[in-house]
Amino acid sequence: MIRIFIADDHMVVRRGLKQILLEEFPSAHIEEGADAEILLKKVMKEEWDVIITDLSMPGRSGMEALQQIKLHYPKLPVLVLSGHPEEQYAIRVLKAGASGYLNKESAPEELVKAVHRVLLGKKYITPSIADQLILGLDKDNEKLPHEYLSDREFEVFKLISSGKSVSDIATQMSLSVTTVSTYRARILEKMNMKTNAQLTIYSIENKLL
Amino acid sequence: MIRIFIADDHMVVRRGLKQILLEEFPSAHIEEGADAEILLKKVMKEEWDVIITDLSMPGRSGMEALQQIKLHYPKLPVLVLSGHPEEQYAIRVLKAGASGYLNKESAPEELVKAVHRVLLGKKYITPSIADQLILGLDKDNEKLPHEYLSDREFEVFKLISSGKSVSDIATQMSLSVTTVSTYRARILEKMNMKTNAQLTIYSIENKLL
DNA sequence: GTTTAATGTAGTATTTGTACTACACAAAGG
DNA sequence: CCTTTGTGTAGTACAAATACTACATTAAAC
Repeated sequence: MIRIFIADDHMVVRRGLKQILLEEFPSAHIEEGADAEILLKKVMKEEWDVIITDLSMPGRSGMEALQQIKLHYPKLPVLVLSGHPEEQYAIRVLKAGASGYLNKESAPEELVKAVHRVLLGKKYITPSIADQLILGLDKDNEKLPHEYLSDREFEVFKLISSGKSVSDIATQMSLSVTTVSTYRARILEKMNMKTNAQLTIYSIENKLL
Repeated sequence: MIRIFIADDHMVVRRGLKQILLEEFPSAHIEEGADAEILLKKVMKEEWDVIITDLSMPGRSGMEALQQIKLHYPKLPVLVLSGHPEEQYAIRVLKAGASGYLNKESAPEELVKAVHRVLLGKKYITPSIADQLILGLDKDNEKLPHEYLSDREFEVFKLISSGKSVSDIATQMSLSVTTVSTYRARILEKMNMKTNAQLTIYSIENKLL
């Protein structure tokens, strides 16, 4: 009998997952919890074959939970489910030891396939994530994106993130507006982003702001 | 036989909702769609007893869909489901004609109760939202800055916060760029801010993003 | 029940920002 | 050594955004 634990703060999501899984594994024993706390407690106390967890949950995040689990039970497979289509986190999650990274939009079959693979002790990687992995192979991705910026770029990055206008920055740094704009373009390119807002959000998330 | 239409971009959520509803209304006819487009098409073409829709969906937002529906079928009850725990949007959504505002975290029983009430042509208001409504009644009870924004302003506010460009917003809302820019100016004025980045930061802090 | 303030909308003129291109110089790689 | 590659810098031509102004329509206040 397969024992699956589901952690997600949204009731409906838990229901949906359970439903999808039960259709494929009618005899599975499935339990659920609403946050990372419960997840960790359950993992410590009982034995499971697969953990399926959301990334964004109240309190301790899914990422932290994942790290905890991997620390104590490196062989317990964890499938991470994310609400955001962005595969930004995917690589980090996988590096942290997750057996797969899935999106909530993805088809149920995808989930089922992932669980099957994971039960065999294998990893489940979607094609789009595989692409990213290959792209990032030779780069050492210990580094955060902003760590690749040059000195000048980083300065401009901080100022733009905090909402300064390009012309203000130009004045402040005694540069031409176009120069600052060029830096901005290089920053966005290097960080693989498109808007200033993304920079702001990034800065907040990484406690740079 | 009850006819329910579910609109949500996350497959798992649709599954969960369907499951919960079928347990209570085994004979219900339930269909689903992944975005506002499909929702609107379905509403136009067929008859439904209840619509359950998410707020944040790709493309046209749930809010817009709600307004469209209410314009053409004022009596068709729409239950709005939101991923954000904060009831920030609740009041706006209800004002726009929704019959209820639910959170994805809420218990299935809550959803079921809501559907029951809504089928009777009544509104479903959770206690916490009721509180907010009462608070809003007498004067400006410590309202948050963004609550002073008008509907249009609020829409633009969200889009700007998330990093959309003024011209993109104009296209999306079928308005002139200058109009959107005017809204932006009014938003900044009302919220006593100066830059888009501040709006982004505010949105993150207040869990609107 | 009229005056006033708020809301939804846009045009014109101007300011601000960007893409593209360019170049010098330093560092790195072969 | 030479030759890429990365960095710091800016001009020109074009695109995007804004300030200001304006007006019709509601909603609110008196």
